Amino acid sequence: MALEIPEVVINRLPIYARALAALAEQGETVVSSQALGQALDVTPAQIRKDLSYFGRFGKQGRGYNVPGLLTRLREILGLDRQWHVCVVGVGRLGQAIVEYGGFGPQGFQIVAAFDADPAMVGRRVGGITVRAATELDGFLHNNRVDIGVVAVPAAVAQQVVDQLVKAGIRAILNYAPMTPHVPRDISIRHIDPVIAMQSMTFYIKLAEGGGK
Amino acid sequence: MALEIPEVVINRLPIYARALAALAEQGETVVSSQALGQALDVTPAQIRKDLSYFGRFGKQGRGYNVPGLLTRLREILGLDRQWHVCVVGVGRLGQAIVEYGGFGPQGFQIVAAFDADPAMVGRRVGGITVRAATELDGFLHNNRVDIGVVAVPAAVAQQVVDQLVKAGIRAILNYAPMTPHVPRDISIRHIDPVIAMQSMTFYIKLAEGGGK
DNA sequence: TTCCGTCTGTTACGGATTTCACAACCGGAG
DNA sequence: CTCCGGTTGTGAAATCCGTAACAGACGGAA
Repeated sequence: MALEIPEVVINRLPIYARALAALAEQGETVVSSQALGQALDVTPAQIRKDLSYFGRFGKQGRGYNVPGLLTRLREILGLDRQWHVCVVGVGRLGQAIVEYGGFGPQGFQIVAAFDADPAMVGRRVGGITVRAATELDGFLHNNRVDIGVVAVPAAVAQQVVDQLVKAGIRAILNYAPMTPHVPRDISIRHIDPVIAMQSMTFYIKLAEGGGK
Repeated sequence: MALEIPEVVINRLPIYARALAALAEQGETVVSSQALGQALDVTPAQIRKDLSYFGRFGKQGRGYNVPGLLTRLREILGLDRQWHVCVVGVGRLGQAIVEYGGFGPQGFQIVAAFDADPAMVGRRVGGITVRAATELDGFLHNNRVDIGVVAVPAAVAQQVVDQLVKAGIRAILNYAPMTPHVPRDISIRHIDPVIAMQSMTFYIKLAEGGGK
């Protein structure tokens, strides 16, 4: 019904999909919003409401068909396709990303990696050959790349992001410790363990005695 | 004033602090909420409102004193202290975490790493010696550890989290691709690049033509 | 067939968060 | 000393989001 689906809802769908995949793995064929909510620490009402943005997937009195709902969620999110990812920056962090085996099985194929360091160019990392940063533009124009992963120092991250955006990339996963500026129609997500820790310390401190 | 500060506000403070640190680095001594908002893509009103939960830090007509506000934010968040972190799971991901140089300079000191694999135990990674998983409980009881980083397979993550919580840890940074259950008074943050990508694909697909 | 327990989809409500708008304030110029 | 452009802090309004509650539907039991 609604063409305006809140972003918070979209962000929860992959979590639901992952939980459903785990249930399917265990051979479960049916799950209620209550059971799913219990596993994920969200209220059943929230799950039902979120799903209702996209259609009616459940059966009253029964619950949801696990493989069926999983398939629909994967369609909605586009997880039934293969996505092409490139990694910019093949330092320690970039290498870990390229070598990480968790993307491929989920349909995210790393098709290229770039680095500005000449000593890095030409080396094979995780099965692909590192290209020169100067080849980035050309590569993006000659190959479909859906998502750019930014793993460069903060000082050059904005420049890399601009380059990716100008080349037509629509989604960016940013590992650099800064907040790059992107046009409104580009998706960006930030992976920043330090920032995550820095918000938790507030609560540790609070629990330790509130006082300063 | 308020003893009930929204969590979203707390989560934004480290971002503000980081931006202020960058400004201080450049020698800026004063910044307005407008200028800061422009750099971070948030509204000036939001910044002012967020800061107002903690006091009055600005001067009308001038803005905020950069080093002064930075110091206050770091106090509020507890970033003026040294925090002790342990890493559980020293596979590829855990190794990358232990070797990552970004935690130390921000006051997060990795004091121990644990792994269940006997082949891993005793090896030195990033300057520390990997301990056996069986030593985890003992270590946590004999040493102050503030934050636990979980980098184990999803199948055993809940078990590790439970162990950390039982030993008195108050904050967890979870890299495992699942959602562990924790008591309400424990902070937990999730680092999951796959989930992040999976919400962006929805928008890529949307932009590609809306239709399925 | 009818009844009953269960569970969805949805609407209405309430709370939380963001944005708006403006009075109060600051410091410098004249 | 007074005026003025610029900026904060903040209550009020608007928006967004989550929760509650219930009508309607389903499947099995009798």
